[in-house]
Amino acid sequence: MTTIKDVAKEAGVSVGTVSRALNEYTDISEETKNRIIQVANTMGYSPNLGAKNLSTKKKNGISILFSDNMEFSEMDDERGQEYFFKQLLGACRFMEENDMELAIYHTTSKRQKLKSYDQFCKEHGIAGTICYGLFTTDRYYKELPESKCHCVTVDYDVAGTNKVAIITDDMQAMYELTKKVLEKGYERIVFLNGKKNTEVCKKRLKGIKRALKEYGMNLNNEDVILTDFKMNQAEAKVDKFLQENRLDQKTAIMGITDFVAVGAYKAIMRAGLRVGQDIGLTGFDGISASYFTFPAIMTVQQNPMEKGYMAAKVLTDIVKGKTVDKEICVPYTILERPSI
Amino acid sequence: MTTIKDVAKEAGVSVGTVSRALNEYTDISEETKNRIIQVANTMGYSPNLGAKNLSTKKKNGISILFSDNMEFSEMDDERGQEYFFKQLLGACRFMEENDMELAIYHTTSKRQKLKSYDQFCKEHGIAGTICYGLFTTDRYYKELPESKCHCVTVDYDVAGTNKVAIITDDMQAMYELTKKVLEKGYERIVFLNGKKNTEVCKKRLKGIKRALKEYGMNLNNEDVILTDFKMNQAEAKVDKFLQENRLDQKTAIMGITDFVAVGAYKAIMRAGLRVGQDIGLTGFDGISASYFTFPAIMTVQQNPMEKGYMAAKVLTDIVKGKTVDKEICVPYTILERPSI
DNA sequence: CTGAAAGCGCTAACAC
DNA sequence: GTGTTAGCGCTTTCAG
Repeated sequence: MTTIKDVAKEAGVSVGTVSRALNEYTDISEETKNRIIQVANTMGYSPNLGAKNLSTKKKNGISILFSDNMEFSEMDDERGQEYFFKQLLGACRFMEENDMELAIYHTTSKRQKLKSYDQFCKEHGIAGTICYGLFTTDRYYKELPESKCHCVTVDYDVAGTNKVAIITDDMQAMYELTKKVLEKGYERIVFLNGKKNTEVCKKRLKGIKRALKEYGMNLNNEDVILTDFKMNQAEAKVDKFLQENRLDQKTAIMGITDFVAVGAYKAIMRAGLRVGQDIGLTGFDGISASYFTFPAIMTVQQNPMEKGYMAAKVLTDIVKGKTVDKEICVPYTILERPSI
Repeated sequence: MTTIKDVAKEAGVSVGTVSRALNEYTDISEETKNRIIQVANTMGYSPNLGAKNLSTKKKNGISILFSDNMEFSEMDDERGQEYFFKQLLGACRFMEENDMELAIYHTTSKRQKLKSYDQFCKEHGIAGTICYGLFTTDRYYKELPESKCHCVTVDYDVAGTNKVAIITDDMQAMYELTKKVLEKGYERIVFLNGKKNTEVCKKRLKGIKRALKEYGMNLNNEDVILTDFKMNQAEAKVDKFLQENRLDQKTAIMGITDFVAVGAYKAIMRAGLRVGQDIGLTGFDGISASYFTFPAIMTVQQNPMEKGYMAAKVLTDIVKGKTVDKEICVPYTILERPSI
């Protein structure tokens, strides 16, 4: 309840002076400044952020806006909530290290209908957002390119000025992963794809094909199986695959995501086969699911924590007026594990 | 950028009238009210929350404050980030359904040293928080009982007025789970405990013992194994257990958490045994890890989503001045799965 | 029922 | 260097 007025009275100065002392102004004597800071601290003063924003009219705050329609069951999600949460933590860490505040808000497609992206930002005094989980059909997704409010997205592109995307080089990552698989002598690759025309699927498929080509190999059409990113679909399709195919050649199943790979894991186990011995298996994402199986599944660690960190960093840069690249690739790591 | 003044001008009324029209006042004619709302909508007006707070002096906002020191590696965590995130989503859902805003903030032990809990709430105009992940050594944890700012915690108790805890009846849940295990004819129970003196461990242990007693059985001292809640420790201890023990009796390993159970799963697999056939296995929490193994692990679904939902509901009730129970149990579900 | 005006806590000119 | 004051956008008396 202590206001700037109270501090002023206690310190025997005017409110203006207190404001100057507390906001890194230079036109104030070191002495009074220190004294005021001292007084403010002992009184437990902290500024009312709302009033501050009102007065400055400058929006400084950055925040995370995440969309989630909560209609999904867990396994319908592409990689689960852990991946997202790590991004959150990464962003939090950056803000923490730089002594800034970060507010996180949730939105849904439904709620977006009530209020525009710009309205939302204005209401909350937000200078920029990290957007996560927006659907391409979402109002905010469509408004983003035109908005004056800065925005950094993770894992997908958005057009418009001051809009930056943090991504992984999917093609390259999948290429490297596939090469490591082929080095182990695998003769046949089965790719559990997501959806046919999704951007990320195309890129990862391209990576696989490139690696195979280098080894003078090909990906059979019937060895590209769609799963819609769903664990249970992957499981069912691999069940079927294992019933219909004899593993004459040394075979590896490569999942478009870790979840899909776990689905395959279950099917392989049910068939009484040994992962890593009778058949190889890889995933993509590096979420913990890939570690919970026995043996653990070889995968690409996407580093969502680092993605969140970078997103926060880039966003603060933009807000400060720096120019940054339109697309920023975060490094990945290939986790070599006994499933191959 | 539209302000209340703009709307007033456009509608040909005073700002006061606009304010009344937009805030469910009764002393205003239906007609002008509707007209103003109409104008506000077409102008895309939305109020500046900061100014609103300043003016009313009433704190209405509720928010989630989550602490995480980010020093942990994933597997050191008790149940992973998914559990927490689901709580978040539950709270978001409640707020959404009731058309209220929810801001989420992150804190750390370090950051808490800079600013008291009350200061934080005041700064952000927060009437109440849902606190999650606070360490018992944290400043905020210690300040909570004395604070005037309402607070609901999840999964642990806090003293003080207007402090409510949302919990699971651990004893009862573990009792029921154990009974279901014993019904299947298991003759020996091995309990992978967490830490000796943790409250939750005591409760769950009690539940097991009660069930065993009903069946005229006992828990051998050497069959209570500490894991510190860590998957890798559980794995190592079960490795050792399986080397040293012959499974003459039909044995089930019960984990204090799903993570611990997954550790056991890996050890069992490594030993070449079949989960659910050669040895039984259960977990606790109901996180997806319990579903990723083959076969899936029987467990207690704690319903973190519902916990978050309840937390938000209870908190808004408290803020509105309603009296609520000091402790609220959220129902759990036993997931019967082939690991038993 | 509606308008006018004070004031919430703070910053940023503008004086001195 | 420091005090004074207008004003940020909004709500809420108080008149009328």
